[in-house]
Amino acid sequence: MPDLAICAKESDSIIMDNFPFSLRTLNLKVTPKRLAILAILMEETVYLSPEEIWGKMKRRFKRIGLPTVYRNLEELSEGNIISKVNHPNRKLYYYLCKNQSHHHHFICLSCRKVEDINFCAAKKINKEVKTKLKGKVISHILQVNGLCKTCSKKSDI
Amino acid sequence: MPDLAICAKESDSIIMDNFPFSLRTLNLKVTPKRLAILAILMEETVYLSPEEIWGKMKRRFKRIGLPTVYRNLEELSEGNIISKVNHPNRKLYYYLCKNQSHHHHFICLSCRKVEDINFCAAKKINKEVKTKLKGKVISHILQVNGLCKTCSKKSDI
DNA sequence: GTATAAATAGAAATGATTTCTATTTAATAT
DNA sequence: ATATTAAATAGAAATCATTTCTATTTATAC
Repeated sequence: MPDLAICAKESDSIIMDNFPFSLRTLNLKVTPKRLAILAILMEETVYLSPEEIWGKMKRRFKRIGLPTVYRNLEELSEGNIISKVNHPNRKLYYYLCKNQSHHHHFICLSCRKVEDINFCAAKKINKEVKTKLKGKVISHILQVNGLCKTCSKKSDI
Repeated sequence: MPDLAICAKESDSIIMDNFPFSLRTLNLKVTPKRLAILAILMEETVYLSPEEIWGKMKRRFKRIGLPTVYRNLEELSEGNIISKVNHPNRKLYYYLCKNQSHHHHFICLSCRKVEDINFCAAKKINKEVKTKLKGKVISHILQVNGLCKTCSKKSDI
């Protein structure tokens, strides 16, 4: 995995080799910090808080503000490049999903690992809402909270 | 629907006629304010914010603190007497569900009405997590956000 | 290069939610 | 009934994640 931050000045195509989505189509400029945030998330298998991402950013950038991290995470999330995790503790976490098809997440409340659930009730939900409630679905949240294989074996949780 | 607040000094059975659950089994005392919060939610078909509930409480009680409302809502929610609504705006809302069987909610982002979705993916989810991920499900959130029949007809949304 | 619109830093503000302590009250035992 | 005690509450204050603000910097298009 190349250091994407140092690619910032190069052509978009290099970036696109690694990210199957385009910042340009979202009208987002390709900045070193934006790429670094993506790179950090690409390398992770767990969801991270904005503050944790900021901590990692500070290792690379002398000057990096927490609002920058928040702003970028929100923009990337709105562009469906990364996903928000609705943690029961009410804090926001973010995760870059490598699986492009629509699916849902199983999040481990202990180690924070995110695993894909290849199951989606969207069709049934849309049908139910359309036929019975005559309403219009804008979004649906399906998130499964629990303990992953490893964590469920530990007794101290 | 009787004024439950004035029943506070009476026997629990009167209260239980109206609420198909017991505060006692949750080790919660039957206080006038707790009952009033329940009564407010019982009368509503939309989800309310803690502050809105506080506003209604102030009509009846000269002295009522917002932390009391928050504390009660959290306790009642933990006891599964009321449900939390995960609004996209990240604020907490509460709703007293009259339907006792497990189901999910369709929430209208415009008028806040809550409607039941008689569909639950729990079985499939549990099977998926158990067999494929070898993990343990603690909870699942399925919430459908959208516009209800009435609101989806309005053009100004 | 130059223009310009977007992105950023850093400080400050926001605001929902929680904590704290003294006081009051409901539940229980007498 | 009354005393006891553990829970609930008021009100003020604190917390803290998140957002806003303004001046400065930077990516991008020309």
